[in-house]
Amino acid sequence: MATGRTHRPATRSRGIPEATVARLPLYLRALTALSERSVPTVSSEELAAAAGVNSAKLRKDFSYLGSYGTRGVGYDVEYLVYQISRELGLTQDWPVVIVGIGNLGAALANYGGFASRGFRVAALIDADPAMAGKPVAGIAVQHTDELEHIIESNGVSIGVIATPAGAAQQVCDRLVAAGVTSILNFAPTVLTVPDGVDVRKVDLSIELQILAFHEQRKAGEETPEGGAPATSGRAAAVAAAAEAAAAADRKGPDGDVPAVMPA
Amino acid sequence: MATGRTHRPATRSRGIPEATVARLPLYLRALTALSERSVPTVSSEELAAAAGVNSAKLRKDFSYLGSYGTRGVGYDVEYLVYQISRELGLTQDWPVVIVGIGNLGAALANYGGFASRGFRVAALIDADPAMAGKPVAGIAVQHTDELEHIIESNGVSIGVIATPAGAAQQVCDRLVAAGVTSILNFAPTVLTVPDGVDVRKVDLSIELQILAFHEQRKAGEETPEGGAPATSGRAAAVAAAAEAAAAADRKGPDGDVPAVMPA
DNA sequence: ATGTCTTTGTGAACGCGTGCACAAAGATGG
DNA sequence: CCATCTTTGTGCACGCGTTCACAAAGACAT
Repeated sequence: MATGRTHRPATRSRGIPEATVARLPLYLRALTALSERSVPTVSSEELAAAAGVNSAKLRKDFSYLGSYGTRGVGYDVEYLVYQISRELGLTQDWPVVIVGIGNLGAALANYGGFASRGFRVAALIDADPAMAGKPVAGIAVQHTDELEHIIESNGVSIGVIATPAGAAQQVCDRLVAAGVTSILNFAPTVLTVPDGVDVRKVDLSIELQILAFHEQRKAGEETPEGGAPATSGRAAAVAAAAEAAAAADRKGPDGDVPAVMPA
Repeated sequence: MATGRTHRPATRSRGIPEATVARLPLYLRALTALSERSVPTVSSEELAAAAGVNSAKLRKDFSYLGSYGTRGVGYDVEYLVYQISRELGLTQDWPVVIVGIGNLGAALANYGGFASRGFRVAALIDADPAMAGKPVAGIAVQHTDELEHIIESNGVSIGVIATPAGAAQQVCDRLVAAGVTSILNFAPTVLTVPDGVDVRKVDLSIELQILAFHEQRKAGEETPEGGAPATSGRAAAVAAAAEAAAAADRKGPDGDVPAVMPA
């Protein structure tokens, strides 16, 4: 997962463990898909399968929210969608600013999943004066000078940083000073923030390196002496995969696009 | 962090805990920055600060790799860079394919951090026939029909999925069947893969929802009765932040750009 | 050579998260 | 109203990851 929380040791927020909070959006997505298919109830077993988790874990997760299920029947889909949405704070609108409108920033701005989940792009901010006024995803880019003004007048509490690494900390400091208390960081840097501010980072490079580690391990496992790796292991994987691929008919839950509008 | 591993319970890969593996890229980045500044050695304390972790944790992490430090002195930067690179499998080149060249796919293709870390974009693949042949980031986009051929002839073992959610599982199945054993998934779907295949997901929507949860909690904490939240809490945060911002002079480690070339 | 001072490497304790397995709850049918 | 069957909610145990705290190792000065 390209995610990684930063500071803030635990989160007994109200007894809800951090690990559970991280899974709630997953459940919500699966439930939304069921809701769209007008499915009235689901068992923990079914929902767990859809979300790709253990059913016992799911039940325990829900138990932190309260007893919303009916024994012998399962969970009411609509009710659960509401409860989770409320718990995650998605019943209100969250204005978000994106700083750094490069390729990634623009891609994020175009992300359709924002509005559908209660997030609204309040502003796009870039340091390049040439970008100012240019429309991206239907919103005019504003210059960094306006940052504080934008944050304060819109009551923005969530900021997305998509700048180069060199500018990230500075942007972060300005966001925080202006009142932002949650930051999603796409820049490959460790951000330092005061207590009370949450930072989550998304780092492509780190994700790839973790995959490379496991990939190397797999290759080395079945090729004892050093030779051309990633070949002997491959044949076996392909065989196992062919069968799995053939059995894969289930279609994607919803028509959602990834973190960005694909062509 | 916007990351999340999927199956594969533990990873005693060779005794190296999964949590440690996930931090190695972080250390590597900090070390690379030190190396560029020609710093010969670092103490665990200094390096830990740069990587944003606890120094005891860092030492324990390194202890899994072997005893590469010198008591009373610290760690040799160059040597450590080499050891971590080797452990992560970055001494070899990893060809990568990106499937789904929409806004995000294109942004990823433009990501400069690929090559610098041992990853090479072997091909860009999209289902839209109109995209075929069109150059993105200097590479001609190829049609999905070529997928199996590309994977096999280039020996690709890592695939990046940036398609809409509806197409993700199908693309995943084809990648796996063709020999890919590591997948980085940007589509908002749970992917089902056979054993032996690693999946990591990056999900903007989930990250934002997690932030929203904490944001809501912060707002509710200091505003007992329901009213206009996220306002009283803000003032305190701003005050605390101003001081922190003023004390922030350290410049970004390297000139790396985020998951994409910014304008 | 010896003593001091710094910094590593790790034993041990603790806490969180996971998964098993089962009792309790409630629906459903007779 | 009772029996049966399904599915939830959770007590418990286990394992991983984190952190503390300190002994051992080595550099460095005298």
